[in-house]
Amino acid sequence: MAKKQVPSSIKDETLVLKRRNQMIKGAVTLFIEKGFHKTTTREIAKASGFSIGTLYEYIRTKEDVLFLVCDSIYQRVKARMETLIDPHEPTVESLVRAIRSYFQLMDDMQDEVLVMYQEVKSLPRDAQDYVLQKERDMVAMLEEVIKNSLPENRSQDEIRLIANNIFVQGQMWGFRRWILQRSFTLETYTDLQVKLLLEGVHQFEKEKS
Amino acid sequence: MAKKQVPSSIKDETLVLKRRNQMIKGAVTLFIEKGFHKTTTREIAKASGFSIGTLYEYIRTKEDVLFLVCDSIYQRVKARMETLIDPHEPTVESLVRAIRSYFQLMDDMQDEVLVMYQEVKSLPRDAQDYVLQKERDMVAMLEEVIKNSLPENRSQDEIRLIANNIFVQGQMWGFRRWILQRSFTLETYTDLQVKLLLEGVHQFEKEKS
Amino acid sequence: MAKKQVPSSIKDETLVLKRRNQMIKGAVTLFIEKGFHKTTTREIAKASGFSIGTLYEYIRTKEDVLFLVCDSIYQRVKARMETLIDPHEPTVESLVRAIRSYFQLMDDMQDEVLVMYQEVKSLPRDAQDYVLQKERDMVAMLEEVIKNSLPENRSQDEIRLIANNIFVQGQMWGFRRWILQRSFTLETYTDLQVKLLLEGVHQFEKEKS
Amino acid sequence: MAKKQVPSSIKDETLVLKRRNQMIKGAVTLFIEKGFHKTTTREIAKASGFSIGTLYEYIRTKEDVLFLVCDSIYQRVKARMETLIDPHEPTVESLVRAIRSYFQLMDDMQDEVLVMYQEVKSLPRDAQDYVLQKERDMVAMLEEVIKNSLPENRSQDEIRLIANNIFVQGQMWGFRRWILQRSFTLETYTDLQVKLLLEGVHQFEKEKS
DNA sequence: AATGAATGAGCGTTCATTCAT
DNA sequence: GATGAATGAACGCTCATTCAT
Repeated sequence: MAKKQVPSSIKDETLVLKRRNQMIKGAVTLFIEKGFHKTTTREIAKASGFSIGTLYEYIRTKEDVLFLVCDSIYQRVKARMETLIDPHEPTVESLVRAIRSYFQLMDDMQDEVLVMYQEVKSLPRDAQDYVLQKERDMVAMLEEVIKNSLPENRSQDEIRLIANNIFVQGQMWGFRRWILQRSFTLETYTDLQVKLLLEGVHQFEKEKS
Repeated sequence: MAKKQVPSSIKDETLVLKRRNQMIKGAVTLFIEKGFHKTTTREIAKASGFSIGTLYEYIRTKEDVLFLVCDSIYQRVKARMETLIDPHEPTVESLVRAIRSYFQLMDDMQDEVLVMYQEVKSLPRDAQDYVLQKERDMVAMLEEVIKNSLPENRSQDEIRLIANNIFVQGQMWGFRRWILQRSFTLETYTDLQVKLLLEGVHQFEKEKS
Repeated sequence: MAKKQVPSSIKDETLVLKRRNQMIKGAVTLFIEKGFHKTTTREIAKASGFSIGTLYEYIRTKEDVLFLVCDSIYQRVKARMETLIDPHEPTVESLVRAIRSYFQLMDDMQDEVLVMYQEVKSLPRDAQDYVLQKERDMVAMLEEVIKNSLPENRSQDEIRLIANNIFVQGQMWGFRRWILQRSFTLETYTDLQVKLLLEGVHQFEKEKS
Repeated sequence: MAKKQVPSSIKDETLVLKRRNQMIKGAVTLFIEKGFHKTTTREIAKASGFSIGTLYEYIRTKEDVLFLVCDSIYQRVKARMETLIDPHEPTVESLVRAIRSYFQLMDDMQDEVLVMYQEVKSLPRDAQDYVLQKERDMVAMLEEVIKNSLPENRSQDEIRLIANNIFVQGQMWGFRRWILQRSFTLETYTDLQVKLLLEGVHQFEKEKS
């Protein structure tokens, strides 16, 4: 899918980029704080450091702001995810390291991820598809790591499911924080998830016998 | 936490129950379709089969409708979860059966669970707490099943995390449907999750060695 | 002007009277507290001790309640004013006594008089006329007292103006209470007003000379 | 008491002033005609010559309009009252002249004064206090005139009461117009009030004897 | 005669968007 | 390119009034 474009009436592209970054920075805080629907365009403009009129020079609708925000979050997540893949060391250890880094990333970006989860459905259909694709891309990255790290007798489906599980477990650290972060630190959470992933729950029984 | 009450100006309590059920039924469809914020109170009234004035005889604010909807969903989920617990057979098989039933339930109530996920944050603070508690209750139910089904050398934390994993894996079948339901049926999804849960990913390697 | 009628669908006239008295009693308190417009018919019904449906058996519109209240206040005021006229003693002393009694009456009915002042304009035209006539009647009563108490060389106009002055001075004790009742008690207020009425402000100068 | 502020979201202060004047002009007519409660914000906007959206750029609530109207009336009254004080001629004649001017002013502003009398109670508490203070200020101005115009053997209380009487007599020319303006012209009303004020009603008796 | 559930016109207010300057 | 005053459709909610029971 080609990059979805948000048109602007301003010609100078570097200016567009600069203004939109201001905008995203201002908006993301507001969305985290009060959600997309309860944030007004005036507030976004103010938090971005320019007037409501200027805001509308760089976007067409309020939904564009949401899209820009979501896109920016995904881009940042994806960029960091790319660093955590280590293609030269296809061992279980490198998978574990990738999981650790990914969970750390999800911890760092808890608020952003939460916003995305709760607000994507406010995006217009095409933007939702675009965002969905981004997510698929990221899961695919995890799939790649898994495929390289585990013995080859895994089915495509199994790898996909493991990737999805890891992906969601990272996110749930953020969006179920009120439940999980009572019982775990990021470290104990990570350790235990890794252990469960590798060994399953049957292991002990077998070891016992 | 005591049951949160939504006051009504109508005295006949059975009527209140009846009308609220109409309301919930109408509202849930709308919320699924277009989200809470884009649904108007007039639409809710119409979908419920009465006038806007009548709607407001049974609630105080639009948020009350959301709360009623969320509460109703949780109640239905919880009621069905209670049936899937089998205290007489504390074996791994009974855990597996519970997971199957729970995933089936999440499949049946995909839309409702999705709505809840995306709209709880629109609830007022106290209602959010109430709903969060309900969720904790349900996770606790899963913890109970797990504790009874597995050998006793599990730590409290481990059990809690497994419960949370299962809980979220059930939900993700619904809210990641666009990704998962491309590759899996409910049955293959369940089978694979159960296998991963029980055996982990290391198993094969060990078996190989 | 004939007595304005408020129709009721109830036949039993003594019941109508009884219910309306309940209604007036309840409504007047509410009107004093929060004004006519901010009082709802439901509140009136509740304060009257019956249901909203019953309320509407005894009146046609909310304005009818206001009229009933105003009429009742005027009737009570008029009834008490009739007792303060002493036709047998046409002296200045009897005028002074009448003023004292009237000011006392206005003190007793401060709240009611205030309500009337602020809400008559919410009455329909014909009811306003009716109430205005009541007021004219009461001024006429004062005029009568004055005419009988003062030497005969007073013009009709002078008597009318004095009557109006006394009338308004009584009312202003209530509706300017936040200003007057800081500086005066009812007694000092009355004494001073009587003195000013009788002597004017020139007196002293003349006495000095 | 500091000047109560009504905030506006418009930055250009001269524009705020201009728009608010349009608003006050439009609203005062409507309030005179049908009262504050029966006037809708849309009517106010229309009468002011702008849209409902624009109206709300210059006020926060409908009550703000009422406050602006009341404040404007008081300001105009006060401004004119300041011109009628003649500090260089502390004689009875200057008091009489002040009364004449004040009654003339009350005649000119009958409708406005009537509105204020009937609607202040719809103002929020703090605005009521503010308006009450304005009234005290104006009474104080009359007190000043009286103190300077009469011999010095007047008590503070006596002066205050005379000031209040004059103040209310001016207002009653407007709010009792349906009664008074049948019998008097402004001139005959003024002459007679002045005569009563100066001489009292006893005078004649004494003169007779 | 009494009830109270139902109605819907109409209110005050908000806010995304536009466009003249 | 930037501004912010202006717009009005649309919202959540109220409440006087009706009428079946």
